[in-house]
Amino acid sequence: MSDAADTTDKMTAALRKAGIRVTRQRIALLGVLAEATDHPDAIELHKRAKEIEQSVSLATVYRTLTVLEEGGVVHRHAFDGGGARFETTHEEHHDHILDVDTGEVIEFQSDKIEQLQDEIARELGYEVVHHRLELYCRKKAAGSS
Amino acid sequence: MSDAADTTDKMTAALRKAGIRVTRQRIALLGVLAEATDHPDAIELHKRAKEIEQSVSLATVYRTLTVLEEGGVVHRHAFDGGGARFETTHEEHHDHILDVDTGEVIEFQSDKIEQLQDEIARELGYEVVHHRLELYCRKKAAGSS
DNA sequence: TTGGGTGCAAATCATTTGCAATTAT
DNA sequence: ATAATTGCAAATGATTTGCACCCAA
Repeated sequence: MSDAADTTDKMTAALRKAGIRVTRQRIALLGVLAEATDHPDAIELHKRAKEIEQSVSLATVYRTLTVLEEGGVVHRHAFDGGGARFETTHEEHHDHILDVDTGEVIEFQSDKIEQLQDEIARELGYEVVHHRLELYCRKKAAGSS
Repeated sequence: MSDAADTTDKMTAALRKAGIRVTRQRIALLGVLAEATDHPDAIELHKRAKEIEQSVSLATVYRTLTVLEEGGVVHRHAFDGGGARFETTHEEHHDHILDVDTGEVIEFQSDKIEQLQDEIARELGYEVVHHRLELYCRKKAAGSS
């Protein structure tokens, strides 16, 4: 199991990966990002980071998120409504289901869909640089057909 | 072929469908929307509408787009970067390819992908209310494999 | 006539940026 | 030492809204 020291090491590694200085504010934000499983927006990340390091400003949260994104450490999502939401980059690529009632985010992955996307683009003379697939869903009623 | 009178009739019909009054400004905006094939944003629609009816304000463009959307007359898209872009609602549902170099929008449709989306959602206990699929693409070089 | 619609300017919201002070290296 | 980073406040950019006047039904 990883203790506080290990975690800080990871943060530091991620920051060095992004080629930027290790500051108190950035450590706090990275800690929050690492723990988050709910794709929070900048305001929420700021709120959580301040609990760890009171001196973090919202401007720094935005600035850091931008460099972390450029460094491939986090992914930025622009779901319907509200501002951008973030998640740490992990293993495999995935798309998202958004519960329209609760706002909850579920990740999923479909090789078949990815293949079909490439096929469609190819037939039209294009190649896919990146894509965006979001399913806005509602939980099925227990007894519904 | 449809003449000016026919076109105005269509506009009026669309406005009545949305349950709102027929004004000079709305006729102008609808005319612009009907002619557009490039998914313009509000600023661009405003610019074009002013050429027909100088008195249209940007605020009215936004207000009208909102009611037209609620009335099912237009669709609003939030592609990456910049503001919302609009298109008149037409026949079949479709998704979009966006040329990352030119900003051009190409429409496509894939029953297979739609089916897969429904399957995936169902397996997770959800049903798709609506979705969003955008392929950000680049034109394939002529001689590339 | 009269309530919906309009232009204008001011207000929001999310995000960015200028600048002087701070701090990691 | 010194260039990167920060907080703060002001600036942006897209979109919305309050309000007094206007016009479609």
